[in-house]
Amino acid sequence: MNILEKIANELETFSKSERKVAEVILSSPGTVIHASIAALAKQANISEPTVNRFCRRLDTKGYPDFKLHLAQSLANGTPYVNRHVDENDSADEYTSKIFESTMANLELARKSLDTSTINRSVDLLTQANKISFFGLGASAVVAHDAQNKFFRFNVPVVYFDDILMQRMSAINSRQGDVVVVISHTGRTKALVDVASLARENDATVIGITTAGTPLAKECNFVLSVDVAEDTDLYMPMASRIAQLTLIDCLATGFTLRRGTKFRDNLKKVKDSLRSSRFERKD
Amino acid sequence: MNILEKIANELETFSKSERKVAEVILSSPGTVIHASIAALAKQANISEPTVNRFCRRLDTKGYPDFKLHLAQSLANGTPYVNRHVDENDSADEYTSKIFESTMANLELARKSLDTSTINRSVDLLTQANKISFFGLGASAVVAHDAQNKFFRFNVPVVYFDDILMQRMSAINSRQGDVVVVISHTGRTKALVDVASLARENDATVIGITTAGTPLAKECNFVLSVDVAEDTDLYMPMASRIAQLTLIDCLATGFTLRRGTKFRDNLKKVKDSLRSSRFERKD
DNA sequence: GTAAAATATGAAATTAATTTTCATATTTTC
DNA sequence: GAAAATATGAAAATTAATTTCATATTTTAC
Repeated sequence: MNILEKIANELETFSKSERKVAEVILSSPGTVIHASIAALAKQANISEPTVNRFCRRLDTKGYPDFKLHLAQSLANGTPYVNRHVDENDSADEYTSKIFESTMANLELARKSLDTSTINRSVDLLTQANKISFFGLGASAVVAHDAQNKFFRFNVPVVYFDDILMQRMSAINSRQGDVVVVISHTGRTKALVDVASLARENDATVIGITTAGTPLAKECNFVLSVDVAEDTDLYMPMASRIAQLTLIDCLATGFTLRRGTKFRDNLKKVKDSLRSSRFERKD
Repeated sequence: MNILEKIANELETFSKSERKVAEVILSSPGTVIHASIAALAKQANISEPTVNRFCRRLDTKGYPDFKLHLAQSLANGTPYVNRHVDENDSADEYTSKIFESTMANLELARKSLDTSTINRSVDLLTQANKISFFGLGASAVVAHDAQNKFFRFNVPVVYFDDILMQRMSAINSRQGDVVVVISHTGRTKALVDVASLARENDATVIGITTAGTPLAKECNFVLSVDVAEDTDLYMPMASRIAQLTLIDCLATGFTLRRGTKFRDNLKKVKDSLRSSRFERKD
């Protein structure tokens, strides 16, 4: 594992002084790799041996070895950790933190995804008579996006963010229909009902939700996407980005399954939009 | 440039002894990063000062600094890159590629973002009498998401994905209103018109679009988000993810600007959703 | 071809950095 | 509240890296 993530993860297990070092390192890892143990100790207001012990605790041979690991973490393309936005952050700071957290969470989500379920879901979607995407709140946005993508495939696709429409649609579903229900928490009662109704009417229900939730239990298939909780500002952030990226995977799988001719058709859809645009000069 | 490549390139310009060091390093760089200057000198059959001079010649501060660069070169094997999906990719492969491309593009987007414009936009949004988000197609999804977020702030916010509603709304806008127009291409005629109408009616127009496009020219402020073109499957993918993350930044900036009390209020909004949910057992 | 100049190299000395040891302070447990 | 466990830092010891300077090698000029 990336040593930066490791530091972020184990932050609570550190002692008071070690945490001081950890915070200095997390706040500017790029500076630390060029600092001596004395400089780092001074910056963290602790002694040099403490820095050394900190390094060893992280399973490195000592300070120079630690710097090597740190340098590798930074080069890895993933110095991304879920850093929390702070009261007094400048636009620069919170922007960086948000982008980095999003990337860190995408990495997490990727690791947690079960690609065989993705594959199975793509199977079902390509064979569906009708595809419905249901979500509420932030997940309605994901459903909206999914409709936008699948609409291009020239398959019957609907999306509702209205709970009554969703219920009516679920009740009218039948064998061969695929209903995709999206909810990060998986605990929205109304949506769990919709999933249940759809299943009673023999539709295949795919949940994009967290594993083990009430919604997950109502679904035939569950695409679970793990992200760190979005607690910062009481708004769903990383979760919906991960869900959207999953939608991209489903849509991509769909087009690949349908073969080359089908993709020519996609190009036509895109070209048809051209007349609504200003020409590019380059 | 990668220091390993640099060594390989400059091999001819080195002196006899330096070349010996270079060859040892090139043949097993992974060992070298854990070796002392003495060990490396011995392995190359030359003296320690020669190793040191070799390091300096490569524009590093000395041997330890050189090792740092070397470690980074080695780690560099897996940066997130925009890998394209291939005809015969398995679910596992295209999932990885899509997630990695998305992360690579977020990194790109972050670098291209001008945080002072974000800051200015947050200013305008916090002072707006009314906020409107307009987009079409994939950008409608982004506008939808923005509404969802800003709605929680208890400010007058609207979102339209219907071009006629957008026009009407733009015509009815006035000084003090902020209109956010979202379009990756920045070339959708209808939206450029909307931006123009809003501006004629004294609204402040913020564009989330690519710099230099017709839409960008109609806006008072442009938040430009660079991503690699989504050419794979003729669908917007990375661009909308980057735009959504930008929305997160704006929303975060908004809440920070509004202060602590305001965030308590956000928590209440979130708590109010609780009764619509199944309780968590843990 | 050879002497002078320039360059390259390494041994030893110096300097700098890291690690260990050990005494003291702080926290936890009973 | 005392004893044990743990954490911390000052100073010493060790280790590693760098500089200095003498010597060797190569290049240049005639």
